[in-house]
Amino acid sequence: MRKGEETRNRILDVAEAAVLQKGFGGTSIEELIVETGITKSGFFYHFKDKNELAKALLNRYIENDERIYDEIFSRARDLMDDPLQSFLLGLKLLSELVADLPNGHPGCLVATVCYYERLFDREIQETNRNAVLAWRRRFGRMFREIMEVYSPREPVDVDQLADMVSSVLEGGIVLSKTLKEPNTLAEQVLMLRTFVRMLFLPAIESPLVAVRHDQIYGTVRSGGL
Amino acid sequence: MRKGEETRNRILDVAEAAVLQKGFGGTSIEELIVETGITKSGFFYHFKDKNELAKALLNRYIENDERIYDEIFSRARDLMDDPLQSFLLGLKLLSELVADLPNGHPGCLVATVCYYERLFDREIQETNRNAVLAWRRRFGRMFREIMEVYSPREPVDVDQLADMVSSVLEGGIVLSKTLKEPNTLAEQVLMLRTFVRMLFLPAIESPLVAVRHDQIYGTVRSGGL
DNA sequence: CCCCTCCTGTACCCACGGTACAGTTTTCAG
DNA sequence: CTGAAAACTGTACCGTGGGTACAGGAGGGG
Repeated sequence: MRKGEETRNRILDVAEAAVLQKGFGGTSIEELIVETGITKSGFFYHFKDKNELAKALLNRYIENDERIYDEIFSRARDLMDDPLQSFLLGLKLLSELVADLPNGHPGCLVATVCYYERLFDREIQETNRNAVLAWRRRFGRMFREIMEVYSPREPVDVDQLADMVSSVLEGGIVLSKTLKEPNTLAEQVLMLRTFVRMLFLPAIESPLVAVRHDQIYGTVRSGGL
Repeated sequence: MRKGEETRNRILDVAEAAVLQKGFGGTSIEELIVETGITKSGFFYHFKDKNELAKALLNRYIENDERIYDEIFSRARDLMDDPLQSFLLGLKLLSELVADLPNGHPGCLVATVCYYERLFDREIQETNRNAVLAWRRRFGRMFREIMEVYSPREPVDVDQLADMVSSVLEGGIVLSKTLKEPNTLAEQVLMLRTFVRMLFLPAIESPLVAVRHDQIYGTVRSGGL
């Protein structure tokens, strides 16, 4: 029971790294069993086929992803009371986290599945879709909280704004991987942060606007983190 | 000569659609020759192996991509003299273009290659890298032109700002494909447009800032396109 | 007329996904 | 300690797909 779980996780670890580098089609079961140190029969004991492996891989990835976001943004929430400042801090922490990855971000399995979809069953595609929808809900919730305190400088749809976070992350990963520039992703997260700050905060170098903002919402910290 | 070129292009058409849906590893040469209506020998007459196919596919895709950007932004440049207004119009045109795609955006080959890299030779990876660098130069050039006339509300790095365009496009495609919501990509492009406008233009609902801006740069159209 | 481009046909090899199933070791609960 | 379930190993086999190797044929231009 315990042992089986451990082997299964080892297979998933090896598979995840391989899939993110070569895609599902480019990853052979053969190489997975060699690197994991088990036999083919052993592999098929844990996963009845490649589709099952993909399913487990994707679910594990999404769970882990959610956990990371939970940690970062709840940490930011503990440090900052204001929803906007807390979100901006969260993005800062996120950018630091991806900047500290030794070989750059390995890639996002959601994107991998997205570019491989037709070969998987509907269940996997639904899982993937729900993962993106969960991001939308998560960031949407945070933006709604922010909008209870701040009003955006320009009219924006909350869901689209929430999707912007996912877009920049997914796009940033693609750029970072393609350019082989690990810090590009972190920079993009900070650009997104600039966008969000600009959308909700008065310009830092314009006292004129700051005053106007204060008149409406009261004094808020205008400095960045 | 003429005939061969045509067959070659037909293979590339079929291959492009298949690869964007299933990835390179998930696309078999078998299915390509069936759909193209040629034999296996015929296929290998045109491409000595799958890597060669990928190379041709990627080069053609990038060329076409560049052509589309050239058209859109030169068209926008013809209609608007101001570099910022012209860029904003370009993004609007781009969002309309992707919104009009019947089945949504089919996917970006650059991203597909990015998530398959290790199985291709260095040449393809370099081609891919150069494509992203070309985007950076293209949009960077446009932002530099804008910055000769407007100064950004917040300090930003031009290259990072240029990369933001690529990020949002790549990320928007992933979201759109995964959610099976074709308009998500168009919405993300418009969100990016909001970002750029907000970065360089005074808030539309704030006459105070508009006045301040006018004092510096003279009267500009403040309404959006 | 011949040569070159653009294919078709056939035959074959190996890697990989997957199945089947018999047997063996490990683990852990009673 | 024991026995049954869990966690494997080993072997053999099949179909598909990537790729090679040629031999040969249609069709058009000089």
